[in-house]
Amino acid sequence: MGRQKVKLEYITDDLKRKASFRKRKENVVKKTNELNILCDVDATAIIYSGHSADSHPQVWPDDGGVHRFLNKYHGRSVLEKTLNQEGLIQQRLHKEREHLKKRSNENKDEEISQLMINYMGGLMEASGKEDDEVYVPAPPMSEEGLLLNGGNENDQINLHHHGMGSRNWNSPSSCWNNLEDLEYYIWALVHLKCRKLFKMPTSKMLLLHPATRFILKN
Amino acid sequence: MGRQKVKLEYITDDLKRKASFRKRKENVVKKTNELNILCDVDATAIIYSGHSADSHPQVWPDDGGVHRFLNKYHGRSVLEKTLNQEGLIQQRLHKEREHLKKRSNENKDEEISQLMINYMGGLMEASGKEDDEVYVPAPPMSEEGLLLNGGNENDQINLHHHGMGSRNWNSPSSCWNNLEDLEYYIWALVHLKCRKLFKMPTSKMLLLHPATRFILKN
DNA sequence: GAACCTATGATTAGGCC
DNA sequence: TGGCCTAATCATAGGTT
Repeated sequence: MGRQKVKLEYITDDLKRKASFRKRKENVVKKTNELNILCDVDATAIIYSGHSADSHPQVWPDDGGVHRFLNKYHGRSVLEKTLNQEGLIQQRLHKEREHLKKRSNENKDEEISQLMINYMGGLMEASGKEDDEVYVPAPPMSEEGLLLNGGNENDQINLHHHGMGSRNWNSPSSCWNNLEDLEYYIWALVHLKCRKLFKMPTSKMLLLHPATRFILKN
Repeated sequence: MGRQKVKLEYITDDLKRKASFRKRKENVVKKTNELNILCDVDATAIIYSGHSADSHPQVWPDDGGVHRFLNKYHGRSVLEKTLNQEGLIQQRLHKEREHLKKRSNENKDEEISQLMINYMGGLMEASGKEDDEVYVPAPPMSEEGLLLNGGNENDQINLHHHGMGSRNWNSPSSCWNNLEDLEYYIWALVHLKCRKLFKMPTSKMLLLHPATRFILKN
């Protein structure tokens, strides 16, 4: 699609790949948006990029982990096989499981379902929105929010929000303006939590939703 | 993009819209897949369609609900405004909140976080996979899974899975083969749960992930 | 990197079956 | 509905700035 036809395979040239990514990403979003409008469906594109393999790959269980992780996206379950062979994950998982169960039993852990309740409460307490633009504020740094990505200083959430105006980011109320963005946020938390339990590196994350302009970047 | 240029607005003609949808959906998926391969990122297209407005619109708080719901996707927060005006949602939300809190207190409600633990356990107990194909089994019909969409007989989950071979669908173990699909499934549950709390109609749902071939259809 | 340019390949609207 | 066709529009690889 251009001066030359390109084969459908990984672009090894760093500059070319990044350039291509920028152009194509923009268009996937555009097309997704067109689907939304033309056909009145809810279509969303979620694109992860920048798995931090360039600078300092955060890997587990070893420095080859990032590579195996990437392989997984191409349809091979190298990672799982390796992990099963090593038998390491069972140990880790058991440990995590016990930890979580303990917290559950101590009744300190309603976690996601409680988050949902809180945020949906916030959603409905929101007021005074413009008519034709729905911005989604960053989630407040609740105790749970910090907890989910707190253990590792390389795992901090950075929230980028556009055109937010002056809102109170630390209040759980007046936060969510529609159902979908709440869902996406919860999904993001689940994502981070899963990664943490698996000791996976957390990649840069773009949540692209044409209706909301909500970018959660990690 | 064709014989005529079309304006970026809802296609009212039913046949034209559906034809356009078919073609464009296919291409969004294709483009998403190209991004995955060419640029080595994890890109996913999630497309909802068929909000059952044609046959019997399940709406809340009234028959105009579907329309307001759709408006929301076009950038207007008509739904929220209406709901705030009517003050109905606060009542419903309060009720739901109390209900959920009660269940939490009764310690019957670890819900999603417990689901995560169970399923991640299942993930790691999976064994004997082929090398270059990762299929994602349907989730077992756990109590929680049924609970999340049980209240309404029009809200049943139908799971379509391809090339699964003979696996035990009713066992929570040997179920999830990779982190992402687990996330998507949980996200789907969250989605359904949110919708139920909001009394939203549940639309047909396609989870499109080129690396996994996992289709959760509702 | 980003913003622009252009030749060329890819998509798609409107047909038809 | 779903496939095939073709003219018209759009996307983008490879440049340049």
